Amino acid sequence: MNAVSSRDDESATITDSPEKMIMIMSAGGGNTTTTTTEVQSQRRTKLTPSRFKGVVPQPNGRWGSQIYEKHQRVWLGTFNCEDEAARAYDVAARRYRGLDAITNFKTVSSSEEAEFLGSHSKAEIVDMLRKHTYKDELEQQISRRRQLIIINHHHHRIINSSDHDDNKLQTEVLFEKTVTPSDVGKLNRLVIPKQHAEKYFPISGRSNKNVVLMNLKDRAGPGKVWRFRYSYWNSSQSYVLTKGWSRFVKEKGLNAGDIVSFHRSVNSADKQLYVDHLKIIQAAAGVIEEEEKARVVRLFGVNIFKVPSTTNIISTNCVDNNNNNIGSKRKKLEMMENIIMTWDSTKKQRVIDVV
DNA sequence: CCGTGTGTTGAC
DNA sequence: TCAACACACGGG
Repeated sequence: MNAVSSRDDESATITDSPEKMIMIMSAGGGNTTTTTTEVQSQRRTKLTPSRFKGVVPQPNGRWGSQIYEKHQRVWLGTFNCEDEAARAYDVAARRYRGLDAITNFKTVSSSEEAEFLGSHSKAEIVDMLRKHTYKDELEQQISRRRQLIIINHHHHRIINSSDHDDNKLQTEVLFEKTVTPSDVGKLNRLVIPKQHAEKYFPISGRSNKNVVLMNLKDRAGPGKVWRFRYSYWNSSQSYVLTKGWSRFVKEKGLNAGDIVSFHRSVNSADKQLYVDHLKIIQAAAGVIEEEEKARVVRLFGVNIFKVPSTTNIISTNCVDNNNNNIGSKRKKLEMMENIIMTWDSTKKQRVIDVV
């Protein structure tokens, strides 16, 4: 009759398996005759094959998601909705087989999602899928990036604000660097990104002349001049500020993640150079305070609206075939917690991620 | 006890 | 590679 027939013998021999007993009991209540084919047909109602790739039905009406790699199945978790499971497979497929992998939905993953996938291991992605946190984490990354942009804009306003206020100091930003832990650590040096160093602080290419003394006016403090030893390290092939830098770090109280900026006077003929800095923690707090709740609410709103719409946890999208209700109460609670967590961790990671 | 997800088999 | 099927087993 079908491919299952070969297994009929087996299932017949196992007559007393508890599962079959249950099946017989439930069926026997209404029907007096309980044949093997009937048991099979009942099983078949429970296990409606999925129309989606990588999706398998579960006995309880939910849907499993799986992908194969190297002759081995990678389990991606179980889901209430068939399409939810299908999307999980899609994510895994793009991570395991590339962005152009065959998927269930055409949904062109955004460039941000592409980068997100690329920056996480397969195990991490699978973990997120199984825990149903993939969307959340993706949104978090995007949200964090937005925070960085906001801070940077704010930062530039701080730096440039005095340009408009007083005509005494007309400067332009040459470049800036978010200082690394080693920039503010015991090494007593600041690495100048090569591209900026060679563009704005060129050292004469000859071997013996790879050291120079730089005078930088303090753009924050009036009159103060910082003197740095600026050189090229052949060993690491990098441009660095050495002597004098640790004093700057100490006096300004720089921490990893803070921003150091280099400027040049616009009008004066001597093209005076300036150095400035920005404490990121304070700046971040300033953004929150300054823009008050409007900004916060809007960001919060992003999370609120985006998370539910893409996560079909709530009954809205997920009504179809299997009628099996869902413990949506608990899910909602989880989601609220997730949102709060998202916001919380955003606030903290913002600082960390600047590095 | 229930549901998950693994063991396994056989198609493609 | 992939999914159908059965059920061992681990968490609640």
